[in-house]
Amino acid sequence: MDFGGAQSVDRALGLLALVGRHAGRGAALSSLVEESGLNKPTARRLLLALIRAGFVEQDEATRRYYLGAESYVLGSLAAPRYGLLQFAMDSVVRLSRQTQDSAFVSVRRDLVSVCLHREEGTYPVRTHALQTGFEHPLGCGAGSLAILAALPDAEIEAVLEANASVLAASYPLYPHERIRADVAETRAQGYALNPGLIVANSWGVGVAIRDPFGRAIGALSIAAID
Amino acid sequence: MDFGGAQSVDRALGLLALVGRHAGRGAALSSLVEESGLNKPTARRLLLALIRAGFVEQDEATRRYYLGAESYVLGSLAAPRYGLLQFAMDSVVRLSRQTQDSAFVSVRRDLVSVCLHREEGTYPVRTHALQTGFEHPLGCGAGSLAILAALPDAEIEAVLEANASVLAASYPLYPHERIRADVAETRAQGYALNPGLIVANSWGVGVAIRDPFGRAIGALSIAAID
DNA sequence: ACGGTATGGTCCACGATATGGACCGCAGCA
DNA sequence: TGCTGCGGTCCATATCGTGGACCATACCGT
Repeated sequence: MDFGGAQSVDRALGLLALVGRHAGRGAALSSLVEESGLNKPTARRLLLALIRAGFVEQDEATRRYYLGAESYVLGSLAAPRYGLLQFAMDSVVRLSRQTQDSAFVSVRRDLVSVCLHREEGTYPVRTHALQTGFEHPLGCGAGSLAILAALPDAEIEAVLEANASVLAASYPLYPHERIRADVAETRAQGYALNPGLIVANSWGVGVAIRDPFGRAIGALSIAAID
Repeated sequence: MDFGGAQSVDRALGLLALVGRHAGRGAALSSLVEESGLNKPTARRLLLALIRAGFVEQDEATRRYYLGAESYVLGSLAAPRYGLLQFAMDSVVRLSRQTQDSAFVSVRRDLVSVCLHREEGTYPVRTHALQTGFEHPLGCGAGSLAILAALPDAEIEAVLEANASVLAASYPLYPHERIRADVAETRAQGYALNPGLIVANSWGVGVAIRDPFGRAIGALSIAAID
């Protein structure tokens, strides 16, 4: 199989995504080393490259790594292409206020959906199954399922196929059969329902967000207990 | 001189930033090759790596390169750290409406300031000196000058020093002396004024945006003719 | 004070890896 | 049908990244 070379670039970009997940509190070198599977010198070297390019910053005092200005710039430049999600952001805030539950915006990225924004609910008992930056294979979770169900059948099968090993390894509750059934149900109902599968008692409801050509680019979902 | 290795990562990230600049209409391989100074196979290989990681997408039909979903995700994850700029976005819209001129949000990135957002004015004669994604050395342009003037003196000198070669090569109208004088004037006035230096007859006014610790992270500016 | 340890950071010989000139295939055009 | 411009790919060469070993510092508990 030809991956096209540039392996260090792959690692660097993986590292960048990893720093993104830790965006809030910053990432320690050791965590990055552990989670990326790289070794320390390599991780450090790649981080230095990311810092040189402005995508990552390092706090002088704490030595922790954060996303840099260039990451923000890039996101802003990409925003026009994903602009619909901005409207979703507003909806999610309203939704959260009205229902008192937490609400989320997710976006599709290849084979997974990533949580872009979590709007905290006011209801005292809250699920924390989904947090900003978390990702799940398409079909696992309300928003993720909504996105999958909006794809053409052929693409669904391709996605399931490509995700087979991850699903088998980390999502034992989601055999292909079950996902296919969920997709059918979602299409029939018009919305996706996740009846507490990933975390017990934590339900979710999601709908897809489509671009002007009808392709699903993301989803909007809410989560609640009971 | 030790740059810490990882040169291909540097090139890849440069390429990514370059694709970002072309975000609107997409970037052709040949333009990227030309503007990056890389050769074709290398550029292509690095682009494939960026595509694998989801930072770049390629239109199947036109073969042009665009920013991908991961870029957007990253920007969203970085947003909390640069959240003040979101308020600036809103201000810029109001400002533009009220004055009928174009208004801008810029952000500092190391030695340069980058235009993050351009809010189009309604006045028929408009300057297009500054567009989304464009960057200038700190001190060149209203917003850029506002940011520079907000830095401590020692850092200003360091920035000027580091920018010396670029300034000499591409900004002949901005000798260090002139920038230092502009900084003094900006501090005295409280706002930065750019009297049509980069483009004749195109004036600009800018103010810095500071984070809670008082550090300048960006600027807000407007541009007009006459 | 002082071993023990967890963490961030660096060095450098080795060999895997990226490089880029040359090449292919395809449109569009005269 | 030959020419030009463009996107994309091949592969021998030598450059560049790799990672085990190492150092420095901070923070424990005794």
